[in-house]
Amino acid sequence: MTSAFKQLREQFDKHLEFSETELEKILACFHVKHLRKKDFFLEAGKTPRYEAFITKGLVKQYVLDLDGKERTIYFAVEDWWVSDINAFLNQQPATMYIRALEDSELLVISKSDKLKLYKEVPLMDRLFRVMTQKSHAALQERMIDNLTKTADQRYLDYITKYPHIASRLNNLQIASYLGVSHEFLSKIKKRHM
Amino acid sequence: MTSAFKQLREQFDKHLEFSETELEKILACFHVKHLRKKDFFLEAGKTPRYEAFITKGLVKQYVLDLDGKERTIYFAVEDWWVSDINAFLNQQPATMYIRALEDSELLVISKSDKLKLYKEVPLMDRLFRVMTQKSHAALQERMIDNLTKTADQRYLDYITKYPHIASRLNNLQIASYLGVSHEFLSKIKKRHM
DNA sequence: CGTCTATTTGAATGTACTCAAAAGCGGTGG
DNA sequence: CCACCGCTTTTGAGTACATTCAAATAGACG
Repeated sequence: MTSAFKQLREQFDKHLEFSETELEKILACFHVKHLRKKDFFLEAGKTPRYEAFITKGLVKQYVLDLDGKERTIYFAVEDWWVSDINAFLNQQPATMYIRALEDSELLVISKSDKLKLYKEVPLMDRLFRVMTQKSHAALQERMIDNLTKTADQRYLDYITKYPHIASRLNNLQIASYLGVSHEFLSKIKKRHM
Repeated sequence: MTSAFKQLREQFDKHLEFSETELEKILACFHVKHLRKKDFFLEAGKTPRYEAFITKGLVKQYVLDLDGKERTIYFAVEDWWVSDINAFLNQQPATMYIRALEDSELLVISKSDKLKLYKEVPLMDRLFRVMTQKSHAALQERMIDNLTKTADQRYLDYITKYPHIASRLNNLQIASYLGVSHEFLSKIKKRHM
């Protein structure tokens, strides 16, 4: 088994105890996809064929605002999942972009294979219930931060909470995540040196 | 069966096909709770004992920012679920408030009863996986709106998308949802008359 | 009717933005 | 090796949007 699949397997083991046959059946539905820096995993308007687990690299999930500027929803690194959940679920055109900021390696699964797993492996429902609950909780926290904190605090919190991600990003990327202009971010950083 | 339980049952039927015995087992874990206008269902700092399905009324889920001002996460009406998902899941002190804006009726379930159901009714995992996926998608949409739209548009979108909720709210409430001062909301409304 | 709450309006303020320009930094090719 | 190019970061000036504060008006409820 390649290192990528081992990583995914460990992710599953972290949540639930699957039998060997179940795990094999699950892993068989994933396949490796490589992205070069700047490659798109998903573009707005296209219907997403896959949902992905990241085994290497860094990708950014973002939308475009009315002025055409990128607003980052989040950065995902090793062991994170990415997808336009709505578009993938309903097999509709995506509203967002997913793009590699570094050369990356993903394990992807199609909608039909996922449905097959839900049918054939009962514990899948529980696995994805638990994982979805966690990402829902994380998203809610992000939204609350946006609602209650100043840009300065969001900046400090982000580099404290995700130093391993922040260090791989430049100001342009971080600014688009925090929802401020990169010029303003530069001034924020100066205030906290 | 009271109307409240019938409503919850219909909610379940909308998602999945449960057997009669399963439904009975599930419904038996819920009980009715009434809230008067201004009553709290949950307060920050307290560990939530229940998660709730709303059968009547209108509740607001919100947090306090650093200045002590209320920032609304969302308003929930009939057929919506409310809880501080993180706090309920991990049985930790809540970070948010849930409060009735109208006299309301809820069906509540405790964490232990929910765990019991996950153990005894296999389809529960699927039910809550599907429901959590949907609310996750809705939350993501809300966040994208906040990131990409101006206050004017968010206002117009909200009253268009949720006219049945907006009409039950005053400006103070809507402003706290949109993330603007109520004075400014008043000026927004004037612009669009 | 009177009181309390909600809404509107205006003036002054502040926060973050845009635009423009300069400085820094890294990589590439001559 | 260094000169140049593209990209990032910093800085400043002027501006726009939204806020705060204060006061007047309107509405709702007992």
